[in-house]
Amino acid sequence: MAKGAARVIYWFRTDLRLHDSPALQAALDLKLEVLFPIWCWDSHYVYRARVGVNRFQFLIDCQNDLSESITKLNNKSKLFVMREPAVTLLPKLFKTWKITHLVFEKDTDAYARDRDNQVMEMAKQAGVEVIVKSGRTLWDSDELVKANGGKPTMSSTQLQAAGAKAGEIARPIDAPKRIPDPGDMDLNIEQTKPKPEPDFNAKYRDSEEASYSSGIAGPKGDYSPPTIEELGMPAATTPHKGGETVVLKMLEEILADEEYTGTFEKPKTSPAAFEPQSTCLTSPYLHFGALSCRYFYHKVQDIVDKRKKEKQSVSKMPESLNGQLAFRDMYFSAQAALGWSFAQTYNNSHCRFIPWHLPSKINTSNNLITGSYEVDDPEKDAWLHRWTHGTTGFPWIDAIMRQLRQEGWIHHLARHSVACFLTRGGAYISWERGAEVFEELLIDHETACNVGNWQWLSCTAFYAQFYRCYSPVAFGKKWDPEGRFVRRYVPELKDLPARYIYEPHKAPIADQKAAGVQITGDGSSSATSSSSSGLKTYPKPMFDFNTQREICIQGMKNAYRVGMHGNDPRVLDGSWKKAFDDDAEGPTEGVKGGPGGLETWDDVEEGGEEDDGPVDELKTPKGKGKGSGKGQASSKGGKKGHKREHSQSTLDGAFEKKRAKG
DNA sequence: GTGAAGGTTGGTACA
DNA sequence: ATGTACCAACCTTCA
Repeated sequence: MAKGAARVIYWFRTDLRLHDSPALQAALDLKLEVLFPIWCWDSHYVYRARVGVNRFQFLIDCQNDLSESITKLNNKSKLFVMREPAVTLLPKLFKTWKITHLVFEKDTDAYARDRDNQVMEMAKQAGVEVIVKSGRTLWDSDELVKANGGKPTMSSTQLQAAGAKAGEIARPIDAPKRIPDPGDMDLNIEQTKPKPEPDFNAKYRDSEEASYSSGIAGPKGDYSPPTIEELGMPAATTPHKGGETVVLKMLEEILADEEYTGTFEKPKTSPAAFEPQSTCLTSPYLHFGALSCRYFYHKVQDIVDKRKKEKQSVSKMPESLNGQLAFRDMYFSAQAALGWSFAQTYNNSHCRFIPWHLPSKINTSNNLITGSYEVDDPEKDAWLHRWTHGTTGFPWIDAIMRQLRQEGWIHHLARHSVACFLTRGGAYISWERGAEVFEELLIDHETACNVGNWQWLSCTAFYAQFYRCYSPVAFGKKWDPEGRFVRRYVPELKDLPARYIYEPHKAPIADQKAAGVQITGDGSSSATSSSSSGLKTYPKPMFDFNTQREICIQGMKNAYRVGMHGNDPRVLDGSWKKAFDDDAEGPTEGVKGGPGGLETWDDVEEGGEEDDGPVDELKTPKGKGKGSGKGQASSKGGKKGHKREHSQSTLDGAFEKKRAKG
């Protein structure tokens, strides 16, 4: 080996691919002595992020696939999966492996930024040069923010304008033809085990989690990707399989159909289609970086350009395939600008404040949501549970939620349906509750996109037409009048006549009997269990939709009129209640509340583990706008039954009018 | 400043 | 079957 040659760690994260990786290319462009391709098993992922079994399995698929691809290029190398978080492991590796360079792809997620900043500081101290390249989005998200005047991109217009300023989308880079040898992998360093608290993933496990218990090299001592058993989880149920080679083959088939690719219009694809679905299902691969979005973009654009030249029809942004990628970039750069606050209402300058039911608890020492919530009304908590488990009594909603739980992927419009239903168009429950459930169950969960879409659908940011409301009956009917989708995912209804399939409680008893199902109860007993009559059961609707829809629209109108955002001083300190009529929807009763949407607040409520912040092995991020939350304990109100004086009022007029009218 | 048009993908009634 | 007007009314963008 040449003297002075580089000893490089390539740190794989959400870029589990060889094709079109600017960061990997930068590493290979160095005058290399050794290249260590590694993955650090982050405790954030194991414990703090909500990762259900299907996404874990998809990640493991991607790791195995990449590892095999690396080995094909060099049989001494692979993806070395190391059982320790990066922030404790990397400094040790810098020394032991005599590392000169650390290379990785840029990640603008709030958590990843904190982690990477810490790693970069440690690298600096160790004299290790760090190379970071953007490759996760079409444009560098920070560049888009700059081009947008330092502000988050909140509309597709802003995104397009910022994108035009930021310049051309980089052309894809070929996969490497060779990978250098790794160095000596016989490690003699002590493993630092992260603390498992808080452990949001505990409830998804059926046996003990053992991610760190077999040492850094894992149970076989060979740094191979973990198995789902090692994570203490039951077998995955998703039919979708991760991996770069899988998605490149999928994509080849999609692109071979130039008409589909060139004329794709998202709103015209059916949310009720299954086997096969109506869209290309590339999102989970984009999330893990098994597919490069820029590669995807240019492959599509080449076809679009070709069709244009041949005077064939093409679809345009934002409905087109590349329009979907543009939305992804919009959400990423909105998140890049707002940081931690992007993923919550509290302290978020761009998220409208609405007094939803089941609001997030707030840690006022860092202004972040804790991951738990307040039950302002037990009935709403029961609704949330029924929504989460697909037992709302609305077959369209339940079919979608069951497909989500089983397969980890649902169509975009299906997401619209259930998100609208949970928030502004049905249960009036905080979008943050829904986002948490999606985070657990989606294999394509991407914080920026998930949070952005929940804000969109709940009309708290990005979108405001709350009077456009999805019906859990009509919307399904429009796409699937026969109810094939419902019959597939809610099998207890599979023999019901089509005219009752979206509203089974309206079926006469004779029809229910003939279909072998009884519409009864609240879904608390297992939906597929037999009732005493020997029939299967399916629950009655958990509320009257039209009534709830009216309540929600009134609530939204009211909240819009009040016009607060998440960083409003009144939201921060709990005095937001003064601005709402006691009869307004949500936990609004009384004069004083807690921070965020909390109805009540005890100063000691947020003690304990969760005060460590969202990143257990990192320093707690400093919140902005501090000082507003403290000192409220003495004035905590939540006095039930208090009726406001008329001073608060601009709303009252509107309310009276509506009441008189209605 | 103002008003009109547009906004990734609603529902319903009626021609 | 498909297209259109209307529902009641939000925000951003742009002339």
